[in-house]
Amino acid sequence: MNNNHRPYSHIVDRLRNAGLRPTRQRMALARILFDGGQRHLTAEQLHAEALQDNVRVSLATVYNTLHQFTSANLLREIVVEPGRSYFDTNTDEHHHFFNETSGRLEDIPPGAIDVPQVPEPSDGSDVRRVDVIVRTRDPRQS
Amino acid sequence: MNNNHRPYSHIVDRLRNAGLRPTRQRMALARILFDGGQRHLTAEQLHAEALQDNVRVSLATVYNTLHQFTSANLLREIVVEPGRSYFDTNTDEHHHFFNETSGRLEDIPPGAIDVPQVPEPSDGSDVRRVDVIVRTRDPRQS
DNA sequence: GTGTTTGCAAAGTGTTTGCAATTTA
DNA sequence: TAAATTGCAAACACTTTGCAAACAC
Repeated sequence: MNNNHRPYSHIVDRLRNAGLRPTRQRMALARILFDGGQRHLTAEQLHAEALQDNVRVSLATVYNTLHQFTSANLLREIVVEPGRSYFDTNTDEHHHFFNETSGRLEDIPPGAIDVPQVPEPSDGSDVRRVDVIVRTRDPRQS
Repeated sequence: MNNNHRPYSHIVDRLRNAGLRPTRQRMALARILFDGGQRHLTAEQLHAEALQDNVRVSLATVYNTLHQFTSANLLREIVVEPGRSYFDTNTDEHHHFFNETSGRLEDIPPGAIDVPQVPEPSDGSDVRRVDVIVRTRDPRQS
């Protein structure tokens, strides 16, 4: 499916509102991230998709862009494995399944989980957010 | 405090039960991990403590040992930040505060949190465990 | 003695950085 | 044209690996 025919003014606006110039690279990455529904991507995956779409972007720019988007609250960073970050296009409060066999991260539908009531930290720090990760594995084949 | 005067037969037993030879390095690391109450350590931190105790161990051996202990269910690996693993000496089901300012990981006292009821994964995989991480930050100084 | 474990150094992975060249407004 | 952004390559932090030497039983 080729999406390169729309004006994408909504994406331009979104970037502008975040104080980011709508450059070719940022536009392309934003399209991939935000114009296809819910996504959970690593930097490498996003880079690969951009190249497939014939958008020339460097990996370094992908990383920079992901962090800029995260700071601007367009993305949320999720850590489930050492040495790899996922970026989630859903910035609302919600939780995740992480399938350790496939490495796939999925949203838990809102309302499908009892969001825990958490106690106050004893060290005086402020709660920023609560992450619930349900770790799963494919059944053994044996 | 110097603990090097006890026989540590309980630690020897623990290693033997896990099918691990009680070598000098493993004994020293096990003492640090298990003889001082609840701990949340990174490989680097454990390595540094061992060196402070005048135990010569290489970082590679610390990593190997942490993974062997984790496989043997003597430790549990916790991922809260990209590029860094914590190992928790408490292998019971429990949850964590993670202070993003200090990088300190703390147990949430059992009973202090409403453990969430989670839905079934839609992909047929089996739930292995549920991690709840309460991310906190020190209040701003401004 | 034999098999296990260790330590070193090298390699690996994902991520970040410095800086000149390019692009945007 | 002034400031922001990009791409490259080098640097980074953490972790894993290969293999000879040292150790446990």
